[in-house]
Amino acid sequence: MEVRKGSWTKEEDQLLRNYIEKHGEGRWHKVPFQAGLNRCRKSCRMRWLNYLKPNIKRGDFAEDEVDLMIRLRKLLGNRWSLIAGRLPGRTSNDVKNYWSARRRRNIDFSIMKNNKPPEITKTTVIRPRPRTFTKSLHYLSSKATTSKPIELGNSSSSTSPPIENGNEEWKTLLEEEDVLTNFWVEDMASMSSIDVNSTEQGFEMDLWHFLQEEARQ
DNA sequence: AACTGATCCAACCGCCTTAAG
DNA sequence: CCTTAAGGCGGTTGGATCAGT
Repeated sequence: MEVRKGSWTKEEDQLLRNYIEKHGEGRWHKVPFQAGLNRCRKSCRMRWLNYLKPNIKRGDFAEDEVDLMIRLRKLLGNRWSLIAGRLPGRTSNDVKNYWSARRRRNIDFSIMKNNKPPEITKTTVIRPRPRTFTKSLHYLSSKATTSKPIELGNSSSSTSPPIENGNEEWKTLLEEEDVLTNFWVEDMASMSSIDVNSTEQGFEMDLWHFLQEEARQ
């Protein structure tokens, strides 16, 4: 039997909501069957995370949210889920949609912020990194620096960023965005000698550890 | 009122990573 | 090791809505 596609009905939303309230998030492969939904697991997960989850914020982005988004985007590249993780109530889909909408309209954020024409510069994207490291990770196999999992945005680990203060912590860190970005790019360039975009070539310091190192100095 | 182009945003798709067998 | 299933992510699509003519 074909799974349903397209917009969700109120009934489907309610079924999913009921299921999550009863069983909690996760085990998405079981959700469609157990909730009585004729949807694929991904569709259920997407619907919950982007629409039904209780703390989701709707409406326009506030100025400080946009500001933070710009800084995080500059620092992290298109890591929408990470960026959204620092914007309470916003989903990665929201952030992604917001950003691409602005890009389509060809509005440069520097104009919004500074009333200056955009500078044409080469964008250096810091490549995505896995959220956790394992020994089997191919690019660590030759030069492992840590055997502990590193988790971005998880306060449970002693090596993870303190996120009790949420955005404030990051805002403070990002005050130094230019310094950080320049340092980071230079550091990456020196590590890989040519291609700063290549994760394979040993970019091993994650955001938090990098910031920790910075803080110590 | 009717048409059209622009914009928004929910949803889909394909790919990657990880864990388990 | 290899395979497979599941979770998760970013890019893209397309229908709905809005704004201008």
